[in-house]
Amino acid sequence: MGVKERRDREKENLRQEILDAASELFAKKGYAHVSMRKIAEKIEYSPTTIYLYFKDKTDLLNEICEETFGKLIETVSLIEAESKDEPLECLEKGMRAYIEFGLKYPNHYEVTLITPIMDFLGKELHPYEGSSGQKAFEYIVRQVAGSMEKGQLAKGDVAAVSQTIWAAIHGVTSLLISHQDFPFVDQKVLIDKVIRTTIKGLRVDSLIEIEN
Amino acid sequence: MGVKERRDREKENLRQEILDAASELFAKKGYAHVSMRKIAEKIEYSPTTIYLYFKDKTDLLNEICEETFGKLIETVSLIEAESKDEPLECLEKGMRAYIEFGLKYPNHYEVTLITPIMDFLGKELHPYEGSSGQKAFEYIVRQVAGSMEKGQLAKGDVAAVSQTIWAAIHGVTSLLISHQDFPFVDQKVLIDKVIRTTIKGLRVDSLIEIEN
DNA sequence: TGATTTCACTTAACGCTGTTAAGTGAAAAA
DNA sequence: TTTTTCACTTAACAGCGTTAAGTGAAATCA
Repeated sequence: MGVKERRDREKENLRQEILDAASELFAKKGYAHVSMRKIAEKIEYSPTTIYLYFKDKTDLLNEICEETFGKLIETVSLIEAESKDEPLECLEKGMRAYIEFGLKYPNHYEVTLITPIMDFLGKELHPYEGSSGQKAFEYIVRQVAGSMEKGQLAKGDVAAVSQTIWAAIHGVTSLLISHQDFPFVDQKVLIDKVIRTTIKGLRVDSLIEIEN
Repeated sequence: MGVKERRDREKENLRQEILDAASELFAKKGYAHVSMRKIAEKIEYSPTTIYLYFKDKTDLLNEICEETFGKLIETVSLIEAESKDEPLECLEKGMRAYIEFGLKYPNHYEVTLITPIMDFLGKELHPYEGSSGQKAFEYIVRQVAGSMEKGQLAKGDVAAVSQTIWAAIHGVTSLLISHQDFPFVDQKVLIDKVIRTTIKGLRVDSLIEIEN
């Protein structure tokens, strides 16, 4: 009765083959320029076969992006493990890791974090609950809360502060990805400036606190 | 010999009619969901007529967005006129105006500032030189330079600081537009936090200065 | 006035796209 | 050996942006 097992294995293999082919094309050309037919051609199956494994194109893309975003989670988890009890340090390193991740996988970043709304209007967009995106954001929340407790960041609304940080790193990342023609200052300089400015802006520096 | 004049006028009218129809559909449905055929249907002409007035779909969209972005320029120009010699105040108000503009015209903002790269890969994307986008950015540069001169912002690379500010306001704007499902804190609170954090992060803190 | 030219606009078509319904044929089960 | 299962394919639909060729009324010229 090993037949079913073998068939399941074969199905899983093909599924992964589709995922890999799509991921490669997608990373190279960008979402808009990868058609279902081109993915099918690459794996040497008919286009409709893909629909036996994925509901539609956005479903396929979602799975690819979740897979890739897993790497970001791994990276920040590592940071957290290495610098336990240094939440502000974790925060800064995490911010840097996030931006570098975006620049390393610009197409994945684009689809999951830059574009998601209007192109998929009406469709239920990829659920936030349980997504890698959520885990990444929760990482920020955790470090912010920790930094406040240790008196390194000014106490306040943890959610608001976390979202402010997200806005900053998403801002610089998406700008660098989407506006490659713009005459940006040196990338490292800009990234550094954004991170430092944000943290300084949220920091409690005792002298100013006294003044207010 | 008023024939040519009348014909020119008629052409200009139709051109504007196309622009208006496209702008309305576009603001309502978003770029991806507005086809040339639907625009044509709205104005009761054949789809190909549009190509007699605009090179292609991106050209048409560009003109619409430039038109809309003109309003942002007007707004910040007004701010500048009212608060001359208060560059930091201009900067803050300008940041707020930028974000509010984005939220008011999310589809225009999306096309010109969120998506522009990958969908138009290969094509010469709308030129930055002379665009409303450039004028808006130059406004920031001007206020930053002024604020540094007046000793309100820490002296440094004007371009880097301006781009940092852009990253912050673009970050929060695009996040609010593209992730409407995300449980953001109150919009006004978040916008305020981003603006304050950024400015505080770039400010020269007088007490520390005095202390030294 | 009648013939000619101009030109704004349309028709038809190309080659794409995502997606679905119906059909096929080999392997597994009976 | 017959029947059933089911992974996969073929064919098609309805849409897309865009282009080449064609049409017909208005303006110009004779």
